[in-house]
Amino acid sequence: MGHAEASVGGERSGTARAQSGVSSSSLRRQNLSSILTMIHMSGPASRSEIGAATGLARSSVAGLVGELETVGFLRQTRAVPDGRPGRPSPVVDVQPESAVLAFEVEVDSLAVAVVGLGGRVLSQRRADRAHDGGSVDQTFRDLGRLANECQSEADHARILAAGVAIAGLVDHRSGRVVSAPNLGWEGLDLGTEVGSACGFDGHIAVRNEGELALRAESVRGAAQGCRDVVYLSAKVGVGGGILSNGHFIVGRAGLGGEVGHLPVNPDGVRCNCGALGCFETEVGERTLLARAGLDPNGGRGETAKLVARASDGDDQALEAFATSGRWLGLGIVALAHTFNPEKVVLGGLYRSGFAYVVEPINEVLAERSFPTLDGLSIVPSDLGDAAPLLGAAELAFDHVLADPMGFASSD
Amino acid sequence: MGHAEASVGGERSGTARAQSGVSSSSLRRQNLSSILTMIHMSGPASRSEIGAATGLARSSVAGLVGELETVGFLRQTRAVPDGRPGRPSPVVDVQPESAVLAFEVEVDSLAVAVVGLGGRVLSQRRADRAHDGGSVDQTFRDLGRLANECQSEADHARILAAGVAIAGLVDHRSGRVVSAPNLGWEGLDLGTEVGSACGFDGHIAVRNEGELALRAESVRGAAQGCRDVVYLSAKVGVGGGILSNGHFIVGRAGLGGEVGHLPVNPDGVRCNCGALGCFETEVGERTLLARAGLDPNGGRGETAKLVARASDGDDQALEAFATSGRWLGLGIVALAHTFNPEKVVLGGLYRSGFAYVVEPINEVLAERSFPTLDGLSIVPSDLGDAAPLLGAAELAFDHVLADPMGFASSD
DNA sequence: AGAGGTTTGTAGCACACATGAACAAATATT
DNA sequence: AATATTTGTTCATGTGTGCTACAAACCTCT
Repeated sequence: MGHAEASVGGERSGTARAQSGVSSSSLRRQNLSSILTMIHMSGPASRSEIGAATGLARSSVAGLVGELETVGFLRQTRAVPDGRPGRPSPVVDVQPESAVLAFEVEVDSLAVAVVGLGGRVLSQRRADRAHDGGSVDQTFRDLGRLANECQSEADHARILAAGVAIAGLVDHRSGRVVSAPNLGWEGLDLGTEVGSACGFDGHIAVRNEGELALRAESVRGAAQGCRDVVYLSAKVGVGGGILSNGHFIVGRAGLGGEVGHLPVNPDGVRCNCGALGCFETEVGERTLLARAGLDPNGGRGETAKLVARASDGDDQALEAFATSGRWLGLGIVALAHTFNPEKVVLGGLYRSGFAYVVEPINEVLAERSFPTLDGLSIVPSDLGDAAPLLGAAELAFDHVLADPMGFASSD
Repeated sequence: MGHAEASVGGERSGTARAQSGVSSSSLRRQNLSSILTMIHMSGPASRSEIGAATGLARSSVAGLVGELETVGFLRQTRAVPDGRPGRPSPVVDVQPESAVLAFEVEVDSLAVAVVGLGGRVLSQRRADRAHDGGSVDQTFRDLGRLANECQSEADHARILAAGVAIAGLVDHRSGRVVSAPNLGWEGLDLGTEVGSACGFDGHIAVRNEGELALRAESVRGAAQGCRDVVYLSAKVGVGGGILSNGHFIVGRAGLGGEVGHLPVNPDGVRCNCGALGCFETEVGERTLLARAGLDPNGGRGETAKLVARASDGDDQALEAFATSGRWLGLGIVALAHTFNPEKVVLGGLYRSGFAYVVEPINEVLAERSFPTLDGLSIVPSDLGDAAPLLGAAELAFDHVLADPMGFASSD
C-alpha cells in the first residue's frame, strides 16, 4: 500500500518552504486519495471494508465515495448478499475509463499503452526500434503513432496523465534525460517531447525504467505489499530500483538506484563508465554471453539460445550463469547491507535464467551470516518485460491518486 | 525541515491497516507539529515568519502558538522593532525546559545527556567503559548513575522522551539489539533495560549510532538542510547512516544503513562476518593502524599518534591514510550510485584524518565520470564524537514533535 | 510633530469537513 | 414470523482553519 508519495515532497525544491500547514481542504484531499488509492491498489471493496481500512465513519465514506463516483473515478454496484447477517454493503470498484498513457523507450523497442484505474490495460502497442536508433525525431514520430493507435482502440478512455519509462538516467525534477548511453541521448526534455508527439498536454512524468519496473512489481507483481524491495534487471545494461520503507529511492537529482555501476570487482573488466569491474560488466548480457561462448552482441537471439542450452543441461551455459550468479550475489549483499530489504526481485535476463542463478546467489548469501541478510528472499520478476510500461502507468496514476479532484472531469 | 517522520508509518506493521483516514484532530496535530518542528530545527522565528513558512493564516498561527505556549513547549518574547515598517511580530522560541534524555553506548564509553527543545544541551556526562565491557548489569548501573547526575544538574527540565544510540544492530520496531559484536551483546531489550535503569517510564527509542550521528549532522551539523546524505564513520568498526529524500533508511528490520560489510575487495582480508574484503576490514581502524606500522589494537592512543604523524608529514602514515582513502572512495562510489546523495559526511577516524583522505577519495570519484557522482561533496563531520548522543536526543524529539499534545504538561 | 502607509495582532463570523446518533433498510438466524 | 445484525441515510454537532474588520505598533515623508 501507500506509495502515493506526497506530491509536495518530490516537486518543490530550493528556497520555497514546505508549506507544511494543512487546512480542511487538504484533509478531504487526503481522504479521497486514501480511498481511491486503496481501490486502485487492492481491487474492489465494499463500503464497509473501506470504512474499516481507513478508519473513517460510515457517513464520511458514503460522501467521499459518492464524490469519487460523480467525477468518474469509482462506481458502486448494487449490494449483493454474501451469506452473513446484516444489510449487504455496495461494492465499490474503479471506473477503468479513467486512464493514463504509459510510454516505454527501450534500446530495441518502443511501447505505448492506455491503462485504466485499477491497472487494467485497455490497449497496448509495441514496435521495434532500429538498433542504430534512427533519428530522435523518428522515435518520437513512432511513439506518437503508437499513442494514437492506442487511444483509438481505447476511445472511451479519458486520459488523465502520462508516464514515461526510459532506459537511461533521468533528472525527474525537470523531466530531462541526463544520460542514456545505450540510446545515444543526452539532455533531452523527454516529457515535453513525448507530450507534443502525442498531443497530450497534461502532466507527463519521466523516470528510469528500473524504478518503474519495481513500481509495477510492488503494486501488482512479485513484490506486492512489500515496503522494502530491491529490483535488479539485466539486459545489455544493468538497471534497478529500490523501495525503502515504502519510498522509492530517487536521490538528489533523481539518479538514485543506479546499481549498474556498483564496483564489485576491482580486478574486473573495464566498463564504459571508466571504472573496473562494475556490476554491469560482471553480470550484464555481454559478459554472460561471452562466458557461455556465444556472441556478446547477439542480443535477444543469443540470450534465448543461452537459456535454451542451460535448460538442456549444457555445462558451459550453466557455468556462465553460475559465475554471473555469484557476482550477482555479491551485488545483492552490498544492497542488502544498505537497505535490509525483504525481497530482491530479478528481472530481464535473470528472470529467464532464474533457475540457474538462484542457487549461486543463495550460496554467496549463506557464506555471510549477517542479520541484514536474514529472511531475504530472491524471487523472479512476475511481470517480466511488461513491468516498465505498467510502472510508467502507475507513476502517472500517482499524481491522480494523490489529488483525485485535481483531475476530476466536469461531467 | 521535515524529517519528523510520521510515527504511523514506522510503528505499525503486519495486519493492522494503515488507518489512512484523517480527521480534524489530526489536522491540528499536524499543524502543531509543523510549527514546533520548525522552531526546534531552525531556531526562533517571528509569528509572521511562521505564517509565511507554514502557509497558515495569522489567526491560526496565533491559536497554535498559544496552545504550544500554554503546554510549555514554546514561549513568546515581546515584539522588538526591527527597522522595517509595520507592527513588529512577537518572536517565538522554544522552552528548553522541555527536554529529552539521550543515551549513548559505545564500545569504550558511555554517555548521557539532557537536551532541551531547540537542541540545547542542559547537562551531559560521559564515563569510560571497561574494554572487556564488564557485566551487562554494570553498564546499566553506570548509565543509571549518569542519568541521575544529568537530571540533578538540569533539575528544572521536564523529560518528555528518551533515545538511545548504540554501536550495534537494532531492530527498532521492538527496540531489541539484534547483534552488537563489539559490545558482546545479543537479543537485549535495550529500551526497557535503559528505562528501568534510570527510572524513566516514557517512550524510549533505540537506534544504531550511525543513523543517529547522521540525524544530528542533518539537523545541526555538516548536513544541515540536506535531504540526501550518506554518513560514514570509522572507529573499530565502520558504521553509517543514510538519509534519502529526507527519510532515514531503516530497512525491513531496522537494519538498513549497515555499510560496514559492503563487499569492496574480493581479494581482501577475512572479516569476522565471514566474508572477504568488507568495507570495514579495508578502511577500519585496525587495518589503518597496521598499514601505518602501529599497533592495530592500540585504540585511541594509537590513532592519535597516527594523526600526529600524518600531520608531521610522515610518509608511512600518509600512505596508510591514502590507501584507506582509496577504498573509502570505492565504497562511496557504491553508495553514491545507489543514493545519488548531495553530500557524504565522514566521521570518526576519517574526521580527524579528513585532510589525508579527501584527495584520494576525490581521485577515485574523478576516475569515474558518472552523473550520479556530479556535484557530490565529501565533508568532515561537524559534531564529531558528540553526534551520536545528540542524534539520540533528536530521535527522542521526533516523537514529541510528531504529536506535541501527546506529551503536553498539565500546568 | 503629525499624517499616511505598512505590517501585524485580535475577535468574530463563515465555511468545510468529519462525526455520531437516530432511524430505515436489507439480510441471516431462530 | 420475529429478532438480531449490519449497513445506508439524514441531520445536528463539533472541530479547525480562513477571512474580514478593526485596532495597534512601527516607519517614512512632509
